[in-house]
Amino acid sequence: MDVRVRFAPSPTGPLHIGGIRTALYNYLFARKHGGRFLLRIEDTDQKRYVEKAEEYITEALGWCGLVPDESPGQGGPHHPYRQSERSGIYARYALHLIDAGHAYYAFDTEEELEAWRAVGEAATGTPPKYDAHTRGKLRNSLSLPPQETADLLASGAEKVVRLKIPFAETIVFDDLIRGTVSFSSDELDDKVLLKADGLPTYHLANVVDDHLMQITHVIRGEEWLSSGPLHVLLYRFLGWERPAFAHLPLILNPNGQGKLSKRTADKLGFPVFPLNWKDTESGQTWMGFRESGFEPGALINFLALLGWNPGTEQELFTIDELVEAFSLERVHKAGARFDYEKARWFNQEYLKRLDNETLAIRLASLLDEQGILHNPESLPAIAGMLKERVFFLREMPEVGHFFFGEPRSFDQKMLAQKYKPSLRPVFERLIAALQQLDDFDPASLEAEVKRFAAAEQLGLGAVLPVLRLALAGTVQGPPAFDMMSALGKKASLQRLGDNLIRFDQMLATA
RNA sequence: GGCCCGUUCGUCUAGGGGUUAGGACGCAGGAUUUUCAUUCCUGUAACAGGGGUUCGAUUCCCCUACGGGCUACCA
Repeated sequence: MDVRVRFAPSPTGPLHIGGIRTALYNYLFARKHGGRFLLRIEDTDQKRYVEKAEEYITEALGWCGLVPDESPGQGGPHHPYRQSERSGIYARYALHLIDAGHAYYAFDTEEELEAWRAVGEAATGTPPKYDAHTRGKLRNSLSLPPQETADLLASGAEKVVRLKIPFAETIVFDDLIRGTVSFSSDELDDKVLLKADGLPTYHLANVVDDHLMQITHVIRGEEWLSSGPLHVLLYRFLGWERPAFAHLPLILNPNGQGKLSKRTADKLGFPVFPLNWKDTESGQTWMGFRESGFEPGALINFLALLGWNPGTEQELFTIDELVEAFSLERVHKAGARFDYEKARWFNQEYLKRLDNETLAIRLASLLDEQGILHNPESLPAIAGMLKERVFFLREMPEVGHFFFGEPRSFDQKMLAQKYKPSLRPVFERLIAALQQLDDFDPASLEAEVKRFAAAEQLGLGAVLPVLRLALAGTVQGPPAFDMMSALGKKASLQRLGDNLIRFDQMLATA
């Protein structure tokens, strides 16, 4: 049997990081077993439908490299892949269930049910369920005289189709991650299958489509575990073979309380969405991992390890390595808290592994975007110096600002400590000496500065800090010789000369 | 509240009847580096509690506590 899995989000808003991980595990599982990974849009709730959400889902999956084999966009053998475009097929199965005695029409309006629940809650403390105990007292094709039901149907009265949950039955099923789980049918209620608007609820649509699309493994979040028995019943009543179930642990807030939420994340200053999302109603923009500067590979790597591990000590994986190592058996049962520090660490590791030329190209476009002038030739070297000093590529223009212009400020304390105007002639002689240098590469620079320092009977510790201060405004940062080499002979000597003059002025006014 | 699922360092996790309970992030210290960063080394810190079963439980069972999920004509 060929493995077929699906990622089935609802277009009710931006995809959440937990959704990305669910998609990732589905993707890995499919690839691992040479199967197919499909995207199905579950847009059966027109009230919660959000215009741009599907587009967002597709773009986010694409950015993460989790491109489906079948989807609304590219089609496939089971098209359409949007449930709103499949609305015609669900009613048939609901009718089939009614004929078989597993479902029935219910005519109670939402208002009636609300009132009924309120009364029940007032009496017993908990709202009653629409189930074997109560359906006889409610308005449905099971409780009403057949003629009345027929009349109601003929008159076109509002109705829903509900599943007739069997009485006192234990429903047991195997979960690939959790093992055997069991529920009593008494805890279930007669779920609505077909809504008054004629569209199916999640449960019906999901089961029907998974069957029709020949899904072999349903890999989804733990929030669906409680729906497991309902789905088991549905498959049974429809006479279909059931796909295997695997319920993934949830991603929790860093502070422990609840499912990772955009509110908490926002408060703590990190994203939960793969891409930026602008809420058209509130006008608020939620930050995305992409815009925060994450490499998709780093995000994926981090997410893969949140709830799963390979059983080895390897932590850095390419997507192919993840495919190779992945197995549902090694997925954790307990929820995992989101750790932003570790996500950042993954990103830095990815940056460090990127070659300087690639980095330079991306840094160039970043600089262009910000209107910062740069010398393309020295960019690879600069990127190389900067990549181990930042968590995100986007931090490079800031962290290495002195490569792209004059230092913004000077460390006055270090300046007072390392420089005094009487030293000025010494550094003028150094500039003159460097002026004679033909090769302005780091090694030549180092040799020349060392030779100079020795000749002047100065320690390197007296020369280098001043050089750094004049070059970058700070004593920290990449090796001084590398900085000068990247800046080029003309620019660095010019800057050295100018800033020495400036130092004298600063110390005079201080 | 009811039902379901879970619980190893602060966090992500390995392990599994007898281990110095391993790794990673973070944090701290050290080495290297003219500095910062990187790299390397070292340290820090955990089996939720109580009962069983057992010669022996962190590991198996039960209970409790705690955490999470579900409890809609939402997914």
